Amino acid sequence: MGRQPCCDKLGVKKGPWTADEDKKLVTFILTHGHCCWRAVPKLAGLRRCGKSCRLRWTNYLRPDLKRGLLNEAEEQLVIDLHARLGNRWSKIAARLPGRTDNEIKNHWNTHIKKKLIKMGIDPVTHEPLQQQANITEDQAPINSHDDHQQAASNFDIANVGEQQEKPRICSEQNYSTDHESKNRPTTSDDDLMSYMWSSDTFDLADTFTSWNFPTASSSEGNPSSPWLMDYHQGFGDDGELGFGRFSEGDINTVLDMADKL
DNA sequence: AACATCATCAACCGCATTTTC
DNA sequence: TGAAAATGCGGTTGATGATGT
Repeated sequence: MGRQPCCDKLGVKKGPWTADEDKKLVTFILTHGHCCWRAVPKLAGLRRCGKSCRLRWTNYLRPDLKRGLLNEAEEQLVIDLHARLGNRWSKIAARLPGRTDNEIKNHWNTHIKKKLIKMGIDPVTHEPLQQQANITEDQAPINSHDDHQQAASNFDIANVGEQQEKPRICSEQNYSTDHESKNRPTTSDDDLMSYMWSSDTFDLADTFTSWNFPTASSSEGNPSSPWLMDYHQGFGDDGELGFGRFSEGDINTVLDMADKL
């Protein structure tokens, strides 16, 4: 007996989401939450797969998303984290509030990769490309977590010579002082992540005030419809997060989420 | 102006992991 | 304890707009 598909493929709509679908999904989730993604499309009146709904919500509709390109500090943080974690985009995204794994992955592939290559840095190992060329094939590192950690420990990206653009933030300074480095757990991802979360690179206030949503005047990340602009502006523009349009329960849910950050 | 190529990013697919029974 | 279901993750694709010829 084989495993059933995640959803009934028949009658399931694919492709870009319409404004109406977005509205239905947002309204449903703000009212009911998403206890079970599989059930969401049915209950929300959408002809979509639960997976698709989850993706749309996490990557585009979530109220706490930042829009627009990553700034330099964020970009540098992504580089540092990638050196340590490899292509584990969700773990990297967890460290950047308001950013999604998909967004970071796309940004890495379209911008950062090229930037690093231009700087003479291998985007996979984070080692200088010339140094890489001297490594024989059987000695060459493979793309694994351990190699990223190794690369990160061997190579301080901020000290690359002759580069066209120097990263603004030293690889280590996001995480620790020397004292902290000694205590940094390195044996497992969970340890690493809990260490990372315990540091205070950003604070909640910063996270909250960064809830800026696309507006009619912004050139990037325009929502697909006017109602979505209203929805997003409602959170970000009135100085009180615009919670008035949602129920107290919704507000509490969002505040609880923020508390957990 | 028309076409080709490139760049970007939203969305999909399939596999892995976790949860439930 | 194992199978099935649900969810999460990362790689990839395809549509679209920008840029070059």
